[in-house]
Amino acid sequence: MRFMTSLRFIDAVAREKSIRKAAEKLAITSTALNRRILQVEDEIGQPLFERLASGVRLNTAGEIFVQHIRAQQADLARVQSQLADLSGVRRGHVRVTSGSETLRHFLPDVIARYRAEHNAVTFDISRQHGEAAEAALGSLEADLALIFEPIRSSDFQTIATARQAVYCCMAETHDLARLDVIRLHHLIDIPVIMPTSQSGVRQLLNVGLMRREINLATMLETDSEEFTQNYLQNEKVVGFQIPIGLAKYMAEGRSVNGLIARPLDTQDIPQGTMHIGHLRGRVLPVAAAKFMDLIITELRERFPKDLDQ
Amino acid sequence: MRFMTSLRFIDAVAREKSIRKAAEKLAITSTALNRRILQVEDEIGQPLFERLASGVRLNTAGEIFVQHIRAQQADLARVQSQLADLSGVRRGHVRVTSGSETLRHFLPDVIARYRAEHNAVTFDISRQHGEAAEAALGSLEADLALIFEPIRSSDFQTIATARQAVYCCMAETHDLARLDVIRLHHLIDIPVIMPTSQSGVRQLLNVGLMRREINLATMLETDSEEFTQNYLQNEKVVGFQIPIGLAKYMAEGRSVNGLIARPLDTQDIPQGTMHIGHLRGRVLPVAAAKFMDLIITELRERFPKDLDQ
DNA sequence: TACAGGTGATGCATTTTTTGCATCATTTAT
DNA sequence: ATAAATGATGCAAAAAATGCATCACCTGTA
Repeated sequence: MRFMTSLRFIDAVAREKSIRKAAEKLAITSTALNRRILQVEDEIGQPLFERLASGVRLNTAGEIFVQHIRAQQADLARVQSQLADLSGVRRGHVRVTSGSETLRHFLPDVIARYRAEHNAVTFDISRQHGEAAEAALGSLEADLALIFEPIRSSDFQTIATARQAVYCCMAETHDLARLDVIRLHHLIDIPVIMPTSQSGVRQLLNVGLMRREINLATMLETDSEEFTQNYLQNEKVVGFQIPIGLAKYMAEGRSVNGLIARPLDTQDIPQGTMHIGHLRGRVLPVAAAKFMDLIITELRERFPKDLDQ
Repeated sequence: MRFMTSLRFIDAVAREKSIRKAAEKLAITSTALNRRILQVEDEIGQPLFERLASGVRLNTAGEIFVQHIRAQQADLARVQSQLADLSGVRRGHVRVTSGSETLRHFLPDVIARYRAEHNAVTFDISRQHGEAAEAALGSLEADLALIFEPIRSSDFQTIATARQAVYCCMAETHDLARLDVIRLHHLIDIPVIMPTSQSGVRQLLNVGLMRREINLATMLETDSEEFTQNYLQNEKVVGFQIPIGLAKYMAEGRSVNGLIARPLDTQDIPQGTMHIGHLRGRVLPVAAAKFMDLIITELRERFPKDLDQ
């Protein structure tokens, strides 16, 4: 896209905070890049960057303008996706940001299902917790976000929500596996793996633990779902997860790979909410919009009672 | 804006439906223009225009792309306006489309008031009836619209509305000037000047005339407010107008330039609604947004009881 | 305090891109 | 049939973008 070159370059400089560094990444000389920027600044009628000894930094005008550039790029992507759709094949690129919960089972399943029909669509999955995920939508680095629990920004437009209870996850040979529903006091003195404090699950747990004034025997704290799930197979400890993070049918009580999941009583730990949405006011590219539809379809199949649209 | 050149050119060709004609307007040769278009089509990966013997026409892809171009241009204008605002002076260009009602007194007043504070802002006023005005917003040819009566498109985002009764307008020496409120039957056999059928006032009148099965003695039909107002001073005929179309204080019964206005009884002719708004989803340039604020302020001053926001 | 290593800006020659002219192949209206 | 449109294309000229060498400047370090 020839007509995007100057804008793309400015975006690159803004990210690198240095003309020379950006020039290197863009495979041109710093002079050429420098002059493109001077030219645009001239056309705009005011500088976009502050010149520092250590490089450059966006000034207020630059912030506004770069935001415009990114909006412009996002809209162009949408248009291209729409045009590709016209000519039969659906092409496109979908950028999803999500907490760790969905990365192990849910998103892989949905993407596989999507690509089975549209294999010309590519994906970009970034793992970020709530606040960072919302920021990624805001700076147009992501199209969709799946966020468990609090939504901070009013710029987030929720398209669907799914209520999710917190489950305990453990080896099927664990003593607690005999219970259908687990109360918090059952966990006293039982070693547990806790999610890190940025995670929505941890925040829900904290609420209940505070209220009941219970301290768990945290043997380990991690933000890695993978580590947790693997570890549970080796030692009789308890991990926490929400249904969307469990293998299919595990939330119904089935054992998968020697692991089993039991819900925590909602009297102890409130249910949380998984939000699926995008930046308010954006019109998503066809591919992203259709992918979101499929996410919702999948959610409806898995959690028919807990989905709101 | 060098980086907009190709896009601007495509927009021009789309409007002119001819490369050669557009080239002439753009003051370049048709070859240069032709090649720019071929180049963009090449980059996009598909043609945007159908080539006809009589010129060119947008195909479906072109329609989508040109819509993107216009959105892009509008957003750039917004950004420029915002940047100008940063540097102290408010610059910008505001494009208003409106029915004829507001053109004689209201808009001139508001614009004068606005330019008294921001004389670097320029205006573009186009006179169009409802449907065409909404289309102008849709194609991003206008930023704001003032539309009296029906709103057809759901893409129109109403920011404020003002209820407006229909008034009879006449020389102060006219017999009917003695009445405070005029009933439809008073108008029987009295020569009147009717607005044309596209106008909202006419549509309101039609409703009442149908219901009461009254035919007026239409001596002339015109869409020119100017003609009507001037003619009323020459002959004892009655014209119709809404308060926003009257000179200041005329709606309160004062005589201005030998003319006087009397409301039609709302039992006979329903009140209409003046809608002020813009295209749904658009973020207006600073200048346009502030101008709309001023319109609403002015409306609040003139019609404190009939304004809704 | 001097200096090395970094930054963005600028003059000039070179390369690349864009433009304009002349012309072609088609289609439409007369 | 013919005249007058249309968009496409080869080729040379004009314009713009690029790269090199270098300048002026700032910052952290010896």
